[in-house]
Amino acid sequence: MSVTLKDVAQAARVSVSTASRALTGTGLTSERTQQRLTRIARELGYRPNPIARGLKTGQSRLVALLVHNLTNASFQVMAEVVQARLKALGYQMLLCIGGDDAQQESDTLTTLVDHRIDGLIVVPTGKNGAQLETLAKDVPIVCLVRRDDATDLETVLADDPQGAYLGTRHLIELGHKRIGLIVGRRDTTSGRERLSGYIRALRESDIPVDDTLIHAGHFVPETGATCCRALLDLPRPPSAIFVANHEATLGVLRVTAERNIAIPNDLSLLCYEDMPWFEWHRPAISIVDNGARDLANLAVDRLLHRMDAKGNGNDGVREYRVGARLVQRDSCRRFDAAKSAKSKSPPSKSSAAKSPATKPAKV
Amino acid sequence: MSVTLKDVAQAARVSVSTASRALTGTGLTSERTQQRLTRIARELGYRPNPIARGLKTGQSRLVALLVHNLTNASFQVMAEVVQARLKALGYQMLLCIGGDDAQQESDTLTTLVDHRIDGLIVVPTGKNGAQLETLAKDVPIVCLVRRDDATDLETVLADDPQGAYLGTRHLIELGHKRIGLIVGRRDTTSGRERLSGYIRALRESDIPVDDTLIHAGHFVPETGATCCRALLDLPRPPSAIFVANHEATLGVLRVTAERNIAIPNDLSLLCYEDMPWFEWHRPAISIVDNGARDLANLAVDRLLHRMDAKGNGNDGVREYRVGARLVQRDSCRRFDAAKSAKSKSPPSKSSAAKSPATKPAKV
DNA sequence: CTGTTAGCGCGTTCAG
DNA sequence: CTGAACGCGCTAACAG
Repeated sequence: MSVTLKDVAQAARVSVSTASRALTGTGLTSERTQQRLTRIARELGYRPNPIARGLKTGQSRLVALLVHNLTNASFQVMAEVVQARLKALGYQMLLCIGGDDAQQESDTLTTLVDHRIDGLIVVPTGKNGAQLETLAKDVPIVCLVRRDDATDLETVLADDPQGAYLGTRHLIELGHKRIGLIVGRRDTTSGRERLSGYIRALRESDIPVDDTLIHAGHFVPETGATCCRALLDLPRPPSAIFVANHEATLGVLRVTAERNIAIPNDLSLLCYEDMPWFEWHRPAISIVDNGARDLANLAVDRLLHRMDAKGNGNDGVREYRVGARLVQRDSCRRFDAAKSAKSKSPPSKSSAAKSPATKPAKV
Repeated sequence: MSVTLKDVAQAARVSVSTASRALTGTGLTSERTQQRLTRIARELGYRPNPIARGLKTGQSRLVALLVHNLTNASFQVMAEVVQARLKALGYQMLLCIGGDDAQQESDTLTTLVDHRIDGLIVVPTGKNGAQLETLAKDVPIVCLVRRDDATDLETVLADDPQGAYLGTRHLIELGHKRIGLIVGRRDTTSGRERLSGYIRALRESDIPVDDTLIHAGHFVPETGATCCRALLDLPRPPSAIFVANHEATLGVLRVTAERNIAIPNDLSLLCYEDMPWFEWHRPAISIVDNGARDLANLAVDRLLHRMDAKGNGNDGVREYRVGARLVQRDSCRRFDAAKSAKSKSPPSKSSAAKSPATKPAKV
């Protein structure tokens, strides 16, 4: 079926071992035979069999990426980045989808080590710490986006405290004082950290933290809708909403559209984690960019580092942070407290309907 | 490091082959030893090594999915579906991203066969037909979404002629007569087929085909913007636009937003291929659903079929179609030609701005 | 029904 | 510098 090392060796009238040495470039062969073998291998269209090689070396040239889903925009770019980087290095990516489920994660992990993966980048659920810790003895692991608190694994995180702080401060600087926050569950790293950044920014500006403005929920669009309604129905609704729960964004947008709330005129909206259509949306949605691309790149870097250092890598830093960035687009605007004070009630349909262009047409 | 078959055999005081037979369940062992071996294998935590097994059997329990990207919503759900289905059957998915590039596709294909994948589902670029044809001799292949005309491979396609027909007819039934079409490049199957469906629907209703209403372009958002502007700037602009080029949708939405064109009041909009946020968007965007989920499922079914039939499968049907469905949401509305005839000029900003709610708030 | 033997394709000793 | 031999873990012939 396919040409093997033996074929090459025979054609070159040398032994398989010589052929092996020459082609793997161990430098333990004469320059001449080396070149000769490479040439004839190419002529024959020889391709080493990774399976056979793996059986011998214990490696597979396979690296796994385990994420929760492909709906989340960050996971999409991470998958693309990891795949691209690895391919360039001769690795293939095994993409696994764990659904943020402990059982699925556990199952997946065991079959992955079965396949003798050379490395693993995982967004942990946080519920299989022991297993991860065990696996880490056999294969280099890098945690991404979330930390598994039960482990001591190398971890690449977004700088969520900073990101939430930057975003909140931005809104404050625009004059907002009542800033609604829709954030992730408190039992996730990101949920906690983004909340803390929000609070820090508020404190720094001596704005009292109003618990009724803070909603933590599951990572689904419905959360956004529910929380957004709750926020808008407040006696004193916020003038800005910071959606720091990425998945909730859709729900928020729906509710604001349904209620004909003009963004940013009636309400400023700041979201977390970019999506391709955010900048195509009108108004283009301002975001705090968590740096998915850089997170993925760094995770790959760290993984490769550990794969090179094979085993003796229990040194050095263990946790990395990729800074967040504020990307200002058109969904946040200056809030004039005095001016809008006239309307006590939540933004009425009529007022929303009356506000025409959120910005002048560009074309 | 990990417990091997030998370990199990020793513990059970049998030969490796007996152990192998018992555990693989060939039925060539006594009931007793079978159960005994299974038990002690479990106790020892034995996990078969797929690499070693693969070297022997020539299989890898690896199935590859090669798509163009993960930005396209259809590819996302396909990846999720394929991964889930395969995992349930003990296979791992190798996800590769080819970027719709001939060279990348070619490279990827060769490294995939190197890894002795047991099967391949590929969205072909159409430029590596010969290579695909060759590979197909060694490994079961199913083409998805696009056909590679240079090959005779089993192919699972969306019913694009039907989908475009359904969509166009829907708009016609709503009273639209000038229907703009933004569609994919003519050198792709989907591009051609969707165009044909559009034309058929028009013909059927005796509506003349106006070439100025038809725009074919590359699969990028910019295409949508450009084409949408061209359409709107026509002396007699369309009353509805059918965006049958999925990637172009973003561009169209931007332009309509920029020009403050109220959907569906000023313009009906129908898109192709669903995205999660379409139904969260306000107005919720009506679509022609290409059935990405079912396409993926069918592709997996067919692939598994061929993998079972190993080699002797040059029989039976070679091409499948997954029917399209019209999903009516809120972006299309009845067009009253007489009433709107008063405004000859393209929808003006003022008129757009005046139209408030696209539909009554639900909440 | 079971043990023995022989590779799968490759890397890696160990002698020349 | 090169060839011969061995084994990675497992399955599949062949005997018993």
